[in-house]
Amino acid sequence: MSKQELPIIDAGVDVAGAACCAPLVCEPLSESEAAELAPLFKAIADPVRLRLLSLIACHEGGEACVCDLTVAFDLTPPTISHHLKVLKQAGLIDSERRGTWVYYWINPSMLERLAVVLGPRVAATT
Amino acid sequence: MSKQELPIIDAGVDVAGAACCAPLVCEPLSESEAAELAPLFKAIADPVRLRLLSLIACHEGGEACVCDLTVAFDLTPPTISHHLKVLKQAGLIDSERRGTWVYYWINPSMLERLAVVLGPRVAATT
DNA sequence: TCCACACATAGATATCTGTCAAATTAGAGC
DNA sequence: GCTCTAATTTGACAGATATCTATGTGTGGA
Repeated sequence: MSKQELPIIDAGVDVAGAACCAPLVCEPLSESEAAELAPLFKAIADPVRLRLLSLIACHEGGEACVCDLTVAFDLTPPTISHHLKVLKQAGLIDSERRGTWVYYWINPSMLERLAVVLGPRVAATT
Repeated sequence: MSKQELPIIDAGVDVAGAACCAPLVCEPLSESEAAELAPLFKAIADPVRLRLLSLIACHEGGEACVCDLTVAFDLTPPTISHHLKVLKQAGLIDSERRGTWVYYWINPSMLERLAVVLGPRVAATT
């Protein structure tokens, strides 16, 4: 399951780590960058998966077992399982079996990567 | 076409404008928040639309006419038109006809909103 | 060994989505 | 008015996706 090593998209961030602007807005996304980012956005472009991601991230200890998640939805366990698989294949979450239960936790770097593409600066203008 | 006034999702940003963390990671997304965000992410969850957004944002003057965009893809005008419509209905871009041509520009606040949900802080840890 | 429980996979199905060709609308210039 | 060009709308269709039921796979306890 090493989905980790996607070539990080540089764009729009200088050496100091200070961002000039959202890469998306800085210079046109290449075809390959777009092809690589789209599946990530697609993975979170679903209300159930957005909530799953959020539930997992906010759960005590930064991880949650499937049973914790299933009860939060009006969906059957296989459906939840399906959505978790989609998130995992995108690299947004990871999992491990511990005894009877399977635990999931998020991969923050992937989330951050998406955030940076859209706009790396803090919402300071409010 | 007033798609503007979606109730901004507060979450995770204190009064000073400094963000404590990504709302998604701060506290569980409500069902309605998720239902509202998912279509936005869905709109950008396509390689063509990602590039369209980027091309528009980066184009001189911050706007581009459809003819500028169409030539950048191996797709027919109706297909480009379809994708632009999806982006516009999501509120991510707006448009105006000026003479023969139709110009599109992005709505930065919508992009920022998505960025904030995923992670409001700058990618400082690199 | 056997059963109960947690979760995943497989298969089926209805719906959504991306694409194109054809037809339509809207301006500009003659 | 007529015609050319720009862009959108419509209709059709193949492929993807979300969901369910039924079945399979691990794990722990009696």
